Amino acid sequence: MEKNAALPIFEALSSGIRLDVFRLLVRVGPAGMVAGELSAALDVPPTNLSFHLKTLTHAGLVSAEQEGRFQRYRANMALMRELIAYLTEECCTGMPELCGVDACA
Amino acid sequence: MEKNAALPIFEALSSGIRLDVFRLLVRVGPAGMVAGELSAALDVPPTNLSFHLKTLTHAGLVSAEQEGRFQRYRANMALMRELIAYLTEECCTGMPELCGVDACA
DNA sequence: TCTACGTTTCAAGAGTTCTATAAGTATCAT
DNA sequence: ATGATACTTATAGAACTCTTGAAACGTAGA
Repeated sequence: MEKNAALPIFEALSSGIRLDVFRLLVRVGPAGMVAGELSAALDVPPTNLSFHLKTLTHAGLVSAEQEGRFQRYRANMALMRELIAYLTEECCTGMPELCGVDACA
Repeated sequence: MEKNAALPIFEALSSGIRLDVFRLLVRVGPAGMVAGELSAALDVPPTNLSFHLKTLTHAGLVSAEQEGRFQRYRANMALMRELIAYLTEECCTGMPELCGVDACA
């Protein structure tokens, strides 16, 4: 991953609402959630949530799929994987043991 | 790591300058760099850099040590490790294999 | 003590992001 | 078609972040 790709991801995760959205979407897994469900679950007005979902989608952290008149959102695990790899490689000088990463333990 | 701890870290990394500072500090390792060196290396005015260093320090990503009239900054690897663990646990539902983390490969 | 140096703090301005209300688009049921 | 539902976009104001220049602070050396 390039710095130019990592930056918008950090920007996207640097809001409490967006971090909540993403964590929730990760937790529900591949089923994802529809915008209205997210709005109710997190108690964020739909119009505001839409704004933040756009940021998350733009960063690629979340994908949107139309489902009738609903809009289903899902967390993008692949990108999260890439981000973790970026932090491990780029930010740990390519030496995972330097950061004590024990993701495989 | 708690969400309340992760959020300021994402905020801190969501600026190009701060991400550059952090990556550079990681690269130079335990030696760290003094403010003036960082300013010259990244071509950021001292006063602006100081502003960003404060954000990074506040988030805990960087530590500052006085050295005569210099201020030496170092990357906080331990926190980066915690962040990676947070992303792996919290954001990958505690199932690293779900994210395909291969930091140990 | 005086001056120079490295860095931070302060204050002001421009630019961005956030939130809310209102209006718009698309889908479904009748 | 009509009306209701689900969601997004537009717009505007408040709040925040960023950048800069000037001033202040602390340390070091003459």
